[in-house]
Amino acid sequence: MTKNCNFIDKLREAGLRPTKQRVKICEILFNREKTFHFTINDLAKKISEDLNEKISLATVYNTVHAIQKKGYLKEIAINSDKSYFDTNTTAHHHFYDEDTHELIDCDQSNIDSINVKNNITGKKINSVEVLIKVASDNQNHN
Amino acid sequence: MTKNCNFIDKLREAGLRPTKQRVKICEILFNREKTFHFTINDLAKKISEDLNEKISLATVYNTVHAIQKKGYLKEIAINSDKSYFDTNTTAHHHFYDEDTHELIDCDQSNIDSINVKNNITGKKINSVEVLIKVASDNQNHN
DNA sequence: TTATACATTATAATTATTCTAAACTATTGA
DNA sequence: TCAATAGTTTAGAATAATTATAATGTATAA
Repeated sequence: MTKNCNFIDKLREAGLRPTKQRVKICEILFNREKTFHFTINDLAKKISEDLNEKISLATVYNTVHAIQKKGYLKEIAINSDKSYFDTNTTAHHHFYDEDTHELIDCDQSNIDSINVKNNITGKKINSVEVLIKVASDNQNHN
Repeated sequence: MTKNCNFIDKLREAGLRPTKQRVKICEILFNREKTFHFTINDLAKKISEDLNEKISLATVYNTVHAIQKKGYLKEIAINSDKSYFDTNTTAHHHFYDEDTHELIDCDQSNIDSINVKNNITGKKINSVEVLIKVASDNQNHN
């Protein structure tokens, strides 16, 4: 889902009815220069800051999952306690800052292409992603 | 924590009192040939199968976290809905079978060493891990 | 426009995990 | 050996993230 576009049409193309809640959420997610890494809670907070009318938490969940299923959002696993989503759906890796709990994109070009020599037999590879955990030099981390 | 050893001494060395619950959990986790990938729930189920007396769920959490803090278990992020732990604490990668939700070790030698060309300034890299998501060839996965 | 299928909502339910406070046990040292 | 104490276990309550429910509302097709 590209930025600065008509989300009513984009949603319809994706087979999702363009309700005002969905349009608003798309504007928040995709009308931006940089990739947005967020938890549902981050997004819900942003909605209530930006918006006069409120969107129910259930709708935020429903909408994010609907958009994700259509392939316009990617879920990323870092911790086990929260779901992170990423508006950048292209193949790319991540830095995870253990000090700030922030997720930062790591471009494909920053890491040479990864070759899995032996795959599990009978299975196909859906994705290969690298997570680089970083922390401040002067702190202790496990 | 090596296998086929006296866990009473091992626990004591790690600064953990060797209670019978901890010893039993160590036996289940470390008296095995192959790496064990598990969620707390998997482990709790295994305990209640193997054991006459039961161990409280809180104790399973406490013990796993205590052992993990001492560096004998590694936590792995895949989904956001559950915590997976790994008895293999050496640097290595993983396959994640999206059909069975199973985690499989991927040896370092199966992937050429990964060079992060540009790191975040002022941060040091704590770990670089690859997660390869696989699924049956004849099924749809996003 | 109206029927219908899909969405939204508040709230309840669920699940994984952590907290609490009382009962218990390993260890220390007299 | 035996109490003191510091650390541990436990059941059950509390919390947090997420999902289900069922009633109300809305977009769309006929």
